[in-house]
Amino acid sequence: MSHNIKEIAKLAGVSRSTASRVISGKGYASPEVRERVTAVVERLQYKPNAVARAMVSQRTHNIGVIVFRERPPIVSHPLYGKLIDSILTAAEAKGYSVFLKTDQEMSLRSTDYLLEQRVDGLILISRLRKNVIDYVKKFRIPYLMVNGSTDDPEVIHLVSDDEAGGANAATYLHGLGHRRLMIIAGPQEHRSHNLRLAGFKRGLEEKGDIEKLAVVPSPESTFEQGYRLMAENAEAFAEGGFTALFATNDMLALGAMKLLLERGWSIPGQAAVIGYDNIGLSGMYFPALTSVNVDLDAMGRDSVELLDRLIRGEPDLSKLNEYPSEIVIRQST
Amino acid sequence: MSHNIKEIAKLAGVSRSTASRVISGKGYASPEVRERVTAVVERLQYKPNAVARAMVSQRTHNIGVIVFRERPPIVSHPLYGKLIDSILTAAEAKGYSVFLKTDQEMSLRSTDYLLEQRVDGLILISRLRKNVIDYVKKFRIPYLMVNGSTDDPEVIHLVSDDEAGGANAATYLHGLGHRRLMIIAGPQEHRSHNLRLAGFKRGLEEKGDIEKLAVVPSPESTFEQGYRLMAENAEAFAEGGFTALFATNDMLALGAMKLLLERGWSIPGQAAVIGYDNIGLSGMYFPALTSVNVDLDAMGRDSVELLDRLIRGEPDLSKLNEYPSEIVIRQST
DNA sequence: TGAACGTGTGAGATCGTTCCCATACGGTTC
DNA sequence: GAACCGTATGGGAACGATCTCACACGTTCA
Repeated sequence: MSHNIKEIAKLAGVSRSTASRVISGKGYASPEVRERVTAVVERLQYKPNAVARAMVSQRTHNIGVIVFRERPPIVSHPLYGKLIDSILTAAEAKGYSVFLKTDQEMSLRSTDYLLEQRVDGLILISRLRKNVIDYVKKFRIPYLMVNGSTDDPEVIHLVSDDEAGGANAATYLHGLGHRRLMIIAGPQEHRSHNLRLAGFKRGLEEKGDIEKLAVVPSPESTFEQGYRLMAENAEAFAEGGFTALFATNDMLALGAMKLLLERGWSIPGQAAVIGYDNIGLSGMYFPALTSVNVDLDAMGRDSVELLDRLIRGEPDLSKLNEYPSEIVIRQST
Repeated sequence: MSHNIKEIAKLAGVSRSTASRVISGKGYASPEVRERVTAVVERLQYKPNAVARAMVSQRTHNIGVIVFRERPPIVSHPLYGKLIDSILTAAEAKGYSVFLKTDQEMSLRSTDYLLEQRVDGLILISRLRKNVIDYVKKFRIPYLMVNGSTDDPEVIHLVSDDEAGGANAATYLHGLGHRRLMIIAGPQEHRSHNLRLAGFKRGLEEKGDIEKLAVVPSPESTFEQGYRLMAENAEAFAEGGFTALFATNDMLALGAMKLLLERGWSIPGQAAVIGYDNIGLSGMYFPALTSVNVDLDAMGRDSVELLDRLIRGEPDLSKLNEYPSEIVIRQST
């Protein structure tokens, strides 16, 4: 059962104040008293009540993580899962416990919950509407955004350098000799898909000798959508003499690749494929997918680091934190 | 900033008690007063302090979820990610917030943290040592175990019916005409791998006309391990005239399958492959992997449901909750 | 007329800690 | 021997809510 410090104090024959001093480790206490108190603590397996502590210290040492996404998978999404793994590890190391929430309706409910819990800070993941940011701002709670987009220069956010990554992919494919390329471009209202496409185009334009470029827009960024779109465009791909395919994320790339494989195409022989995100799955596929890596480990780690600084009131934190995107070359190119 | 109920009361011209009655919605309050108070609450965007509430009510409405695993991926593991997604959704619906913790050292630290937070209950995921269970027991906190093993009949736990699933897989392969089979068997100290193997063997024995059966033990249950073991046993597989491969989880199966594909084997033509877990990846692979499904959605949902009942003090909850394992037939068989 | 009841409100204690302050004691220092 | 120090301890208020109880009013009914 749960004891309280009063019982501990009584059994150790001291006052609450003294017991508190021993247990929290600050303030005077003689060796004998210290010993007596710790013995009782040990014997009763006493756990100090963090709720009461938070009450007086006005700090909970908890942070909230909210993932905004329309549909599951949420935590089981390969990208967010990895990010959350990294956040949890970093939070643990800094002494924070994490409330994890998902929000499918882009509502303020999860946020409200966490505000009521008086978390010390908030990490907002993925795309979220402006109203959420405005709302959070009002409460003057430390917060930051990971993998989302905003035009608000005040908001601390962490993103991968998608434009450069897209350009890298283009340069790489061009270097392999590809001059006829098709792009499957995920939802353009998403910052990352938008920039990856723009970067890829820029990379190609800088080369100048591209023979053919087709952009297939995709309203979603799922495996199924990649598969479907490739099915619809397989003939055009063959007839147009395309030799390479870039998709703005791995799911789309894998879906497209699976269709090509089912139709008997050899990859990378007849078509090279490159994706983006470098999700775990990509390395396991056959052929393993070449992909632009996003450093989710660093992003997770740094988001906790930055939030902690914010909580501790450090000034002048960098608002925009971009992470380099490097190509991981595998079997599909 | 954060206001408190005293300020609200003052601004509304009532006492704390009355404000509390209006805000929490229980107890008498005249329409005018009710109106005045809610207006102030609205204007100041007042959020009741859950910490203080927990203090007096002795209930936090928080639950703790701990995933015990030696190594990452943890949340990003396809199995646990899905389970956690399901738990989060169910918890939200029941008004619980979730503390998510991972524990790589099979230690008591995460547990201690959550006990200090005075969570209402605990969901323990994956394999955990006996000492953890014994420890948790001492604190008389509602808890249950998902996807772990225990010989303690007192512990409420939720698992998939791995023995039956293994047998199903065997029956299914036998039905397709396979008489020479190889098994890649993951760590036998894991309940699930152990039972899947046992079930599979039983399934075959019941048929009686098996010509050849080889069991390749695997110390780990990773993709890389499956790949490596298949590399070591590819010749034996060919020479032995094996026609089917069963692995005790999808990761092993996919690793093995990838090696076979790289060596030019046709699947399912020359070798049928079947895995276990039905992780998202399996359906996306080419050829898509036939796999025994584990109903993680139901397990997540029910774990919250059961924990909630436990918290509310309902008696006579079923200790052992087994979930049926059904085969999802795809391209690899 | 007054007892009983329904409605509405506020004062005070309480939950489990921490922290400020008062106090006490033995030893230096002037 | 008075003043001061460092060490050691305990009393009481505070954190922000809820909850029990007391009380005050107006209505109804015997």
